[in-house]
Amino acid sequence: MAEFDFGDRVVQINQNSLQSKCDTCPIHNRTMCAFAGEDAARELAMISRTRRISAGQTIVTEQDSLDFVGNVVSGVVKLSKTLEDGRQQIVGLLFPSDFMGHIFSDHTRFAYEAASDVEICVFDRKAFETLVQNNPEIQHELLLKVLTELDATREWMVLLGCQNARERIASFLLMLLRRSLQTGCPKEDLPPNPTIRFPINRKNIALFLGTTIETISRQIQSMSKARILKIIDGNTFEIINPGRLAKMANHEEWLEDYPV
Amino acid sequence: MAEFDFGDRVVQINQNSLQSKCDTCPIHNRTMCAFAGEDAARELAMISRTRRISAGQTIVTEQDSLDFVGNVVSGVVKLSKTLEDGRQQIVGLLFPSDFMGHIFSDHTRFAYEAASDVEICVFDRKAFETLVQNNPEIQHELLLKVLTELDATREWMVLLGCQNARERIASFLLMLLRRSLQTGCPKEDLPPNPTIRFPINRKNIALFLGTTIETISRQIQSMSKARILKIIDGNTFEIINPGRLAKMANHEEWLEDYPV
DNA sequence: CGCATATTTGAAGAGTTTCAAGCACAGTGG
DNA sequence: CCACTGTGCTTGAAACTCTTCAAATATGCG
Repeated sequence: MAEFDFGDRVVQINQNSLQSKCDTCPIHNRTMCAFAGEDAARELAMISRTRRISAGQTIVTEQDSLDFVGNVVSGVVKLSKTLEDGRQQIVGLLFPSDFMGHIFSDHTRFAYEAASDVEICVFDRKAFETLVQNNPEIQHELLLKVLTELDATREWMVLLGCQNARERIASFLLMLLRRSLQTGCPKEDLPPNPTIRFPINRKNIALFLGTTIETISRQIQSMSKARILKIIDGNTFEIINPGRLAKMANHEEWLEDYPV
Repeated sequence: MAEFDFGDRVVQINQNSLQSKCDTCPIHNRTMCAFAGEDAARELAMISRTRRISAGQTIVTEQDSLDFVGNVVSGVVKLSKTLEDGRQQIVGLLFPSDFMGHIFSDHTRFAYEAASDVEICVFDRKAFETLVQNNPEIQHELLLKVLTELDATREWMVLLGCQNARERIASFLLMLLRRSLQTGCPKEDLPPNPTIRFPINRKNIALFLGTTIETISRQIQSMSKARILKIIDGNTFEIINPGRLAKMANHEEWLEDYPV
């Protein structure tokens, strides 16, 4: 019998039903675990373990070697780079089901930090790399995932390169909206006035958007006055007019779901 | 006998020595062609052909389907996105030996355009995808390449997100320096006062750096006054002090080669 | 309740963009 | 050979957005 601490659940299982640990995993059907064949999935379950990190803790620093990879189960992990003089830029936010890690390389050039309380499911990197190289279909899924991420990063680059503060914040709100609806929500189920919660604090939002907490504050207040959103509390917002928000973001990709 | 128009060389070869077309390719040892096994390399040679595009011409527009992939042989290809109101951001510049294309997906979200006169070696996308899926080692190389590109894109994101105009231009100059030395130049061969040429016009540099041609002009003049570089002509610069330039860029990755 | 932390609000300042004009160079035609 | 025109780059001045610094307010927790 083995005991697994899986967040708020402690699961006791015996060796030949190792996969049951993953059956209770809230995101297992949205990660590579779902794409792996039965043998590979079993192997993944075998080498995986859960780690919990509290908000603000560094998981890996820049230049560190990253000896594990994994999936975010809950919370948000930030990927960032800090310049010598202290300026920092977040180059990626990893949400539940996102893959984290720097595979096939001994050092990462970015720091991984818990942007909120976080639960991650980790595998030993070397073991995972071997698994990948022995399973072309997993490698293929990984390639697709990285290609998607590359495109998303480029989209964000457009935001940083030529969009203003208002557009950046509108885009961030829409991104959160998307991610919160993402769990296979059919179009007709879209709530007319969805509610969004910031999963991370202002400072991190600012570092992600390449702006300051003051600018974010002012823009949010201004959107509230313009009746685009309603401030429920400092971190919760009701989007009164998702279509106008999308228009404001000026990014076609995010205009799709809601009419103006 | 078949005749291949390969830029300034026209190569005549017979079917069973198809690879010789690639032997004369100035970049073939820096692309995936070099990593492919003999059979795969022969197949690549078989399905490849050369295209020349003159500066300013669009190769593929956004939302277009991209039915080919390939390598840049000479010149610079720009990858960009344009917002409805005309603002544009370049999200990547592809130099000789860089891979171009949007594999395993029917539509690209970015436009490809020749930023200078360009020569590219293209393969049919579907054929290439089949080749990749049948050759795990090519798929692996491709994965590594995409991972490297993802990191490079994230580095550039730091630039756009939190660095000022001066740092951006210094970084761009250093990037050009790197690329021009990249052909396996050993450290002791570094010229003390290297010369750099802008391969693309000011407008495209501005679109890449998220700034304007005026700002670039002012910064270059100011660097010239500060004796960091010497303006040979509008597009050619002698870097008087590469170390100070690197310091100015404030990006550790680019500080390595030259002492301050 | 009081302290620490996080967010909002205000006013001044810096850096960049914008608009407008000037300059330099290449190609064309008289 | 020289004006003419077009294009691309530089320079100047004004305008604007965002940041910075400072203070006020709100929120959370022992």
